[in-house]
Amino acid sequence: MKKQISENVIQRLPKYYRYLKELTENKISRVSSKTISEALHLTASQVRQDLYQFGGFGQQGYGYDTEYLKNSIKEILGLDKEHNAIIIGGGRIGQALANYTGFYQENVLIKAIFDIETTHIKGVEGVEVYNVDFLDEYLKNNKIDIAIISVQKEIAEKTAQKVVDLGVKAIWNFAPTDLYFGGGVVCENINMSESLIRLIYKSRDLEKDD
Amino acid sequence: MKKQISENVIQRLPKYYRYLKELTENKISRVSSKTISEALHLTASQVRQDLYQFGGFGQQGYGYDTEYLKNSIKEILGLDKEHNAIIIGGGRIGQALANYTGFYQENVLIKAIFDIETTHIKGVEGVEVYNVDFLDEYLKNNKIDIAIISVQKEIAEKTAQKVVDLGVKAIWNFAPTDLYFGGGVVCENINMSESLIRLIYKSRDLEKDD
DNA sequence: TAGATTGTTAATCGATTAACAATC
DNA sequence: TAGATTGTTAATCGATTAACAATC
Repeated sequence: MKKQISENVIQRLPKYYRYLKELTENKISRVSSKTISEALHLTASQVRQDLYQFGGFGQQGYGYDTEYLKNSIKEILGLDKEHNAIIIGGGRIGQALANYTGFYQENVLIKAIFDIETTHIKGVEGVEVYNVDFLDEYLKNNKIDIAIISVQKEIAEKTAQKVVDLGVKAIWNFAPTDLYFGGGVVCENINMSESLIRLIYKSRDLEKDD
Repeated sequence: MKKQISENVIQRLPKYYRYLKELTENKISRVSSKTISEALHLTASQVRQDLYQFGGFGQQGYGYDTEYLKNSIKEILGLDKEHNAIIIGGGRIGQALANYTGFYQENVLIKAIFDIETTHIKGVEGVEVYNVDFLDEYLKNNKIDIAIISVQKEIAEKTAQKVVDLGVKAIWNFAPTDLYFGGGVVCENINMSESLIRLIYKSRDLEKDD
């Protein structure tokens, strides 16, 4: 059993990946932990410590080869494999996600979008539109890795539990309520409302302290 | 100068608030740190420690009065005051945000949405639609607390810097690149792409460890 | 070789957890 | 009063930072 990677490191991993992608796109072939740390507002120690947990991908006296480090992190993250996703909830957020083409970059394919009412959902290239009644059958016949929950708050938990019961192992939740799963099911909550509240708190804090 | 509140505590504050709102809506007038901790997947010690940092709002032997605690946290967060916001970028995300009525709950009013091309933006009740050319003038004549950045990645930083230069102190960033500001300007990044990558990493991790 | 910069261990710092007196 | 549960201090744990030998 390998060492557990802390939540803080997991938080930073995609940032390294994003930055490395930027560097390789700009044909920069070499980078130091110091440069990385400055770009991401971390410390150089932290960067080296983080990468060291996965084995260390640099060379003493030289730094890191951007292409090699990028590909190593890509593999660590699991982005080298394709992942199939469906969206449940065809409201504004659900449709925005269905339309966003950027997920393709991470090898994530949005296969279908489900709602109780499908007529209002504008067709999107390559994304099938189904009534949510068809969800059970769909999940039995298709290998889906990720379910994106963009239904209203009240039915978010029930909806997520349903897809989990049908075998989905990863939940990406956009409903304004946090979901928790155990037993081999992972979940990421994008809670915009909480983020907005934190922003207000921090800005309020400034007013008082300055 | 009062004690600095750690990022971890700030992360949890909105969750307390959300849960307390739920309790008061359900007419539950009393709650213990143990019950709170179980609902939010924390420890009771942590809950008490967190609340203690702001002074402690409970009673020994009794617990916390939900209404009183909710209102106390609301005030700590700054949600008792109105905040005016504008959206820059009228793409799918920008429009989804403009249409979302839930922000009103946190006393945040979306006043206007700006884009380089306004004809495609569907009118939303109470949200004015402007060409981005009008941004300077608008910000000079209106007190705006929060700028919501939902433009494409490439121009996110420039756009944010512009509104900061025009006096906005809080940035809520939805572009898939992290923004950092100093000097009394706060920022919250909602980076969906990073969240998705973390989800994939965690689900991948399961496959390997089990 | 001299300079740079990592890998890796050790020291420090801060957050979480534990404990219990206070008190409702 | 007895039981419950907070406020608050102390102990523990884990994450960050510092340091430097290894080595390119």
